[in-house]
Amino acid sequence: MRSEIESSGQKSRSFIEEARRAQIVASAIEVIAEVGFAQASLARIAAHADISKGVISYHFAGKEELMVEVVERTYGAIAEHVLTKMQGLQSATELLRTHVLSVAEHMRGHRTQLKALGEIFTNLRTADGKLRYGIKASEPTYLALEGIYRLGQESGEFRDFDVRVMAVTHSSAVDTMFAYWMAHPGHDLDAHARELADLLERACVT
Amino acid sequence: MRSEIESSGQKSRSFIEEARRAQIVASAIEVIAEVGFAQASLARIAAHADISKGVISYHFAGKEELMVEVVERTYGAIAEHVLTKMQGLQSATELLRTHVLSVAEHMRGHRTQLKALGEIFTNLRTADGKLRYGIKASEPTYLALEGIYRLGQESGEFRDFDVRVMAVTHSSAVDTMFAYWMAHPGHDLDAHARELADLLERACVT
Amino acid sequence: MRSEIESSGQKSRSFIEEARRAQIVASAIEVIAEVGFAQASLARIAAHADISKGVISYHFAGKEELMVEVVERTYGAIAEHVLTKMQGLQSATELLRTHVLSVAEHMRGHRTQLKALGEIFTNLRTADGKLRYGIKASEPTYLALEGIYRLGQESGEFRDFDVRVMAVTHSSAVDTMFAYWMAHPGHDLDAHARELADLLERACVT
Amino acid sequence: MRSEIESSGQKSRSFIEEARRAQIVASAIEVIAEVGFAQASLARIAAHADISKGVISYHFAGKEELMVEVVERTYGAIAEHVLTKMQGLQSATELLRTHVLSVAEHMRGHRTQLKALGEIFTNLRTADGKLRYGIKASEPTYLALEGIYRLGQESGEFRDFDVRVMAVTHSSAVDTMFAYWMAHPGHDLDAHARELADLLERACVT
DNA sequence: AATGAATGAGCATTCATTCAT
DNA sequence: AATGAATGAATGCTCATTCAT
Repeated sequence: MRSEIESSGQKSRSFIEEARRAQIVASAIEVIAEVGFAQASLARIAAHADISKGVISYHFAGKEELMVEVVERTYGAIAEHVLTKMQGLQSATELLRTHVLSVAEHMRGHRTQLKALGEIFTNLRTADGKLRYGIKASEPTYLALEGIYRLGQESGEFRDFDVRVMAVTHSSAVDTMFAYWMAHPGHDLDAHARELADLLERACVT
Repeated sequence: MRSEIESSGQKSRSFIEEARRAQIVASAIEVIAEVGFAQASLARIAAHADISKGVISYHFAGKEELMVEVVERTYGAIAEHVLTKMQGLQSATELLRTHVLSVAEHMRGHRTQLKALGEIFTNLRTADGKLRYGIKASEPTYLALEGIYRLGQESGEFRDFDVRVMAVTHSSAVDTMFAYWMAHPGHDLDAHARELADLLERACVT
Repeated sequence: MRSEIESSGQKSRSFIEEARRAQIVASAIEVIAEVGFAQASLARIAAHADISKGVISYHFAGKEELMVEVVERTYGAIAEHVLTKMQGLQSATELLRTHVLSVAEHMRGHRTQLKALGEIFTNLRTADGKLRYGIKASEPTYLALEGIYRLGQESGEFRDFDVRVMAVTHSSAVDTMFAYWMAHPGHDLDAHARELADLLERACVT
Repeated sequence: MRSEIESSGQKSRSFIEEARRAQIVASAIEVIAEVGFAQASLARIAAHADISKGVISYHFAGKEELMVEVVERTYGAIAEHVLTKMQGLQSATELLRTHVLSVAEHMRGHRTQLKALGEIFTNLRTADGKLRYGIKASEPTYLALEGIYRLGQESGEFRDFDVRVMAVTHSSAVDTMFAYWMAHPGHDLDAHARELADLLERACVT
């Protein structure tokens, strides 16, 4: 999804620098996932990583930069996984099912990361007090899903419906599947994903 | 939904006391909705209500008690509205559509309250660091929705599916409808609700 | 010089509030005078006053507000003293001598305050990094002194010279008299003031 | 003024070492002049010189040593210029005028250096919290100026007055001429210097 | 000779809570 | 019933200095 080269003006980082950043990001993810965004202070993140507070300040310009990096790494990973799975598929039905199932598949191995991602999405604010990633940050996802649904309508697979509502619902259903699974660890995530895929498919077909 | 009598061990409150609590709750709702949970300090809530910070501490045992009261009042109101609308309906299809439409109806007149409610749901934590209202707080809603879907299955209106997944998806779709409308004020909430009701109905019928 | 009423939008303060502010200002003056502006942290000022750090934050919006209050109180006091002494005088020579002598007189009883005032003048910066009170803050003083020198030129007491250079030199000579006396406590301040008055007068008369 | 040999216990430095020190000193001067002493962190000075922070620590025992070197180089330059100009002059009047005029002349080409010098003079403190260069650091200047004024008194050019007050006033007037010019870049520095020389001369002559 | 990395003390500020009045 | 005052812990951040490489 996102290559180092595309990214704006990044200085090349030394191996050690990169390792430290990765370590700090990992610690941040764990702490945020465990105690929530609001309690995830730099002090706590540093203590969890067994490093001094100053190290974080040394490697990141500020808390915001660290959080943004968490988002980029985490979100990049899921997007990469899902897009790979969807590559080459033709029918809208297949695409929609694959999206749901592959996201679930990714979730199984990345609970902590996705928990942290959600925390940051709903809490990180810019200096002017507005959410850094509000629901508007989901726009790319909505557009992608709309593409799938519109494709199905054009091919005749799907009935006529509001693709925006469908996309928003689809997206939230997937997110909530994750949240529900997090809260109920014994829950069968794959079964849930299959049920959800059925549900969405049935809602669309003529 | 919630009567004074049910509530645990509440001493009866004087009229003045009740008025003050209501005033403070109202101020809290407005502040939380405007600046978000994390920035909604007691100082800010007090200033918004044009009272001294101490008043809040006097009337509420702590910030948590205030937040809980916000939730109870706000959540009680929506539940009351929706249950009234659903009363007397028989078919699962009618119940499911009415749920979606009446929630949307209520949303239109209670943006601020529901915004605050959402903020508290996703942010308020108990002393031990866990979310006070996690997704588990939705259990009563899930059970109620499951009841509707199971009813539809038993009556033959609906096909066979996992009612829990359906309920979770339904619930999250409604919540996200609200969030999307908050972020896009020009969005047609009622149309969205009708589309969503169609979508859910189609997903269920045989 | 500065009455409470002139000042912009000051809420009336309670007696206790005023007393605390005065105590904190006094502590700030002592600490700044002793350790210099840069080392005069709020923590140090609070400790010196034997109060908690939070008290300062409670009574002052920030460090800057405290520093500004120190300046206003200290500068107001000296201006009041000097203006009182000069009131009613007619001749430029008398005015100029009285200015020098009365400032010195005030200095003798207000060493610490004036030391602190100087520290703040040369160190306090606004958020954008510029000196809050640079040499440009001396403009009112320069204008007042220019008035005296111009008066002398118009009355024929004084020769023709650049009144701005004269005012700047006069002002700095008075300031440095203070600094020199601070560094050499045994120095005879009054004798210095008389010599300086002579010096300035001689420089002006025809 | 100051030769390498006089300086206490300096090991001879390699050419590279000397070049690096000079580069760092130059960077320090520019940063201090631009942002003020308090904001002139080693990090900032290093970044301005496009070198790593560690380089400064490598070449200087600490921040203080760097600052002292800035002072010595800067102060040495002005002293050298002024002394050269005064060399050979006989009359006290000539000496006094030449001092004022040649300092002004030097100022015109060394704004940044002198700004930095002033910042360090008024801010640099030793470990025990006292100003490293207080007004007492001006003692050599005072002594030199006293020499001129005493010469004038002995030769009969000048009236009888307190040479110390005269020297202190002279010195501060020159310093403030610089500060005023820095704050008002359009100000005519040479005219100011001539006026000041006139002023001082008139204050002295019988 | 040079550096990137790390440290830990110190900074101003915010905040929920306590308490005497 | 209400408040202004005070507290002290916590937060993100800066900085001079140290050190292994």
